[in-house]
Amino acid sequence: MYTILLEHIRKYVAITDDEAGLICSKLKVTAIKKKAFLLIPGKVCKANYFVSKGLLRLYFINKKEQEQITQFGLECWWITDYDSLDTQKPSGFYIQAVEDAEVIAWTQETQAELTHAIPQLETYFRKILQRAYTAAQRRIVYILDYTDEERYRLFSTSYPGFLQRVPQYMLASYLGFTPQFLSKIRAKK
Amino acid sequence: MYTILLEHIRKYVAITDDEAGLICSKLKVTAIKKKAFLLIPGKVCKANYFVSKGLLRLYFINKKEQEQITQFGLECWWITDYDSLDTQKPSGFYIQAVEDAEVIAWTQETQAELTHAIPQLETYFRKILQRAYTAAQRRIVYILDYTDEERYRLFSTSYPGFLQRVPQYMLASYLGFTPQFLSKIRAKK
DNA sequence: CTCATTTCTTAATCCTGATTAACTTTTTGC
DNA sequence: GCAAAAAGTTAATCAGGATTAAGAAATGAG
Repeated sequence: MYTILLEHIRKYVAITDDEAGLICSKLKVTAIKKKAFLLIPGKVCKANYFVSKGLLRLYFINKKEQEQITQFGLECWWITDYDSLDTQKPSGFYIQAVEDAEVIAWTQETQAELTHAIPQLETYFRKILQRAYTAAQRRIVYILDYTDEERYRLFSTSYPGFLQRVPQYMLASYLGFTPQFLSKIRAKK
Repeated sequence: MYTILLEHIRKYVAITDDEAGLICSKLKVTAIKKKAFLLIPGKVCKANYFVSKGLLRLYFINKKEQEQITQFGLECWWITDYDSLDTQKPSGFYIQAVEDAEVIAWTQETQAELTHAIPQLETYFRKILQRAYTAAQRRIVYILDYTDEERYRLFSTSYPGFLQRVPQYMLASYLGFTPQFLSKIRAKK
């Protein structure tokens, strides 16, 4: 089902039904099973992935040999390693399904073909990126201004439903601390 | 002098000399003195600023009542509070000149007028934002994977020239620790 | 040139969250 | 349904940086 992507695009730019048809004709939906990978280190990232169903995570192995999650990809989020996608160099990241999921792969060829035919898509991606960049900046602000405990409490009140969908150790990793510490602050109250 | 902006645009997209002329006709260069502000909290951010000369900083006052720098803006970087610019809500940030500087203000009206006439500008900004987003992601990776001391050493070997241009307390703020700690690790070797 | 302000340094103490390790509970695969 | 693996808990010890406070050095304005 591409409807979810088309609806998302139409939240940002106006496209005709013909244009929508063209977009669909160039895309395919890929199902990925829980724990399957879309990208592993050493490989070049081949697409920007629109999550139409389920939940993915982007992570790398840090200096302490532990998984460090940098991003989750929920429904209607784009997830990719832009650095690898742009430079065509091998990635250092994993992209993995946390739940059974479906993604729409948007390759560089898709980008070239479709933005040529539908210039508004360039605007769509500019707006999406501006939103993503703003979110990344806000995340940096939170990291700099709040303690780990404060960030956990903020996160869990802001996204209570999300807590049910990920193991605690993944949330701890995303927030930048250890599962033990998360247990400790959960026990406190 | 707009040449520096035109050159920057031409690194990403092709524009004709006529288009370049149109761009220049809509813009003006603003000089700002060291310590002067382009934005203060409570005001709506009015433009995206291209730094054509000098050095700016983006910062906010954190919960401990201290200046927290989130970004520096060197020559050829764009600097703004995208959140405020996009939503037209009051900003929580300061944008201030660290050295005497010159900026080219790119307002929402400029954006509307010029991207209508020159669609490649949409591509230019998409690419700029993709680069900025990638840099923000990389910064998050560094924060999560390195200690404060490691990040200082990495930064000072990566950008030795930049160290001469900012007071140490500003670098400490940007890197997320105290000036005292910076003194301490500098003394170590 | 001089005084005032800004920036930088040093050191003692304190706090947040990491590490280690053992154990419990839950989930998964066959 | 059961064994094995994965996920979560608890507690003791440890480390990286913050805080506080005082003084030294550099910069700037008149």
